[in-house]
Amino acid sequence: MSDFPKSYDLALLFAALADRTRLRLLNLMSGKEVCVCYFVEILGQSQPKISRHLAYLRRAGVVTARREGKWMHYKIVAPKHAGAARMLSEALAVLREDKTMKADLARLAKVCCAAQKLPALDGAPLPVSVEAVGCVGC
Amino acid sequence: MSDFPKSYDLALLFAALADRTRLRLLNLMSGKEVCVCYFVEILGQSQPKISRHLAYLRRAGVVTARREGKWMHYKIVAPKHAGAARMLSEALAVLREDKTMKADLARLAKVCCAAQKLPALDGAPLPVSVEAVGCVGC
DNA sequence: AGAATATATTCGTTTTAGCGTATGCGAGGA
DNA sequence: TCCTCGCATACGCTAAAACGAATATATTCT
Repeated sequence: MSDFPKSYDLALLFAALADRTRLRLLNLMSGKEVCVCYFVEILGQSQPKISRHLAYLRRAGVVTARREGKWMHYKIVAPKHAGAARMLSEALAVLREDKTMKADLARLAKVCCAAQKLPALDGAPLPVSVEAVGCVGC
Repeated sequence: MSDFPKSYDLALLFAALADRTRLRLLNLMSGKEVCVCYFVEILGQSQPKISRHLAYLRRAGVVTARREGKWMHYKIVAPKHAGAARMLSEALAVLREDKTMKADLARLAKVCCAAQKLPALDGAPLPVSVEAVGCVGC
C-alpha cells in the first residue's frame, strides 16, 4: 500500500549529506523556505555552484523547489522513509551546534532585516517559516 | 579540557557512511567485535576491498581494531562528539530494517555456529558481544 | 518584441573514490 | 630459519564528483 520502496538506500542519503556546502544549505533551510539568492549571498559562493548542490539535494529527495515568479524557493522535505527522515532531522539538530552553521543562520536573520540594502537581494522574497520538518527540539 | 575538536566535521562522518559496503560492515559490527575473515566470508568480496573499507572507517573514527595473534578484530566505537555518536547509532538502527542487512546478520549467526565447516574460517576466533555502543533499542 | 533578471544546465577540466592485482608485514608453526 | 596465514598497503586504472566559465531557460519589465 505504501508508495515508498521497502528497501531505502541509506547510503544515498548520506552521500547527499557528505558535503559541507550542502550541509550549510540544509542548515539555512531548517524551518524555513528560502530563496536561492540568499544562499548565494550568505555562503558567498558562485551561483552555479549553489544551484548544482541544490539540484543534488533535490534529486536525493531531501528538498523541494517552488517557483515564484523569477525566484526559486527551496525547503527541506521529510524523506518518505521514516528512518531516513529521522536521520535527517537528527543531522539538522547536530548541525545547529556547529560554529559555521550558527554564523550562517545569524547572517540570514540579519540579511533578512536589511534585504533592500543589498543590491543582490533587493526585491527578493523573504524566507518564510514552514512546518519545521527537520526541527527536533522546537 | 576536552580532547575533541569543538567543531566536528559532520560531513566526514557522512562520507564514511555513504557507501553500501561500509554500511554492511558496520551493521555486522553492531553489538559485536568481529574478525576480518568473517566480513570477507559474509560479504563475499575481496579481502583487500574489505580491508580498505575497514581502514576508511578506522580513519573516520567510527571503528577500532584489535590484534589477536594473526587475527584482527573490529568493533564500532562511539565518536567522541556526542552529536556524531547519536547520528551513528541512529543510522545503525535504521540499517537494521534493511533486507540485506538482516540477511547479513542472519548469515553471520549461521556461520558462527559452523565456523569449523568453512575452510576460510576454521580456527578463526568467534565474534564476541561488546557493550552495544551503537545499539539504540537493546 | 526585446532587454533584464534569477536560476539551471552544459562543457571541459581537475580532483577524488573505489576497485583489482600485486606486494608487504606481523604472527605462528614447522 | 623459513614457510604459511591473516591482513594491510601500494600501484595503476576507471569512474564519479566538484568546480569555474560559459550558455540556456524562464519570467518579468519596458
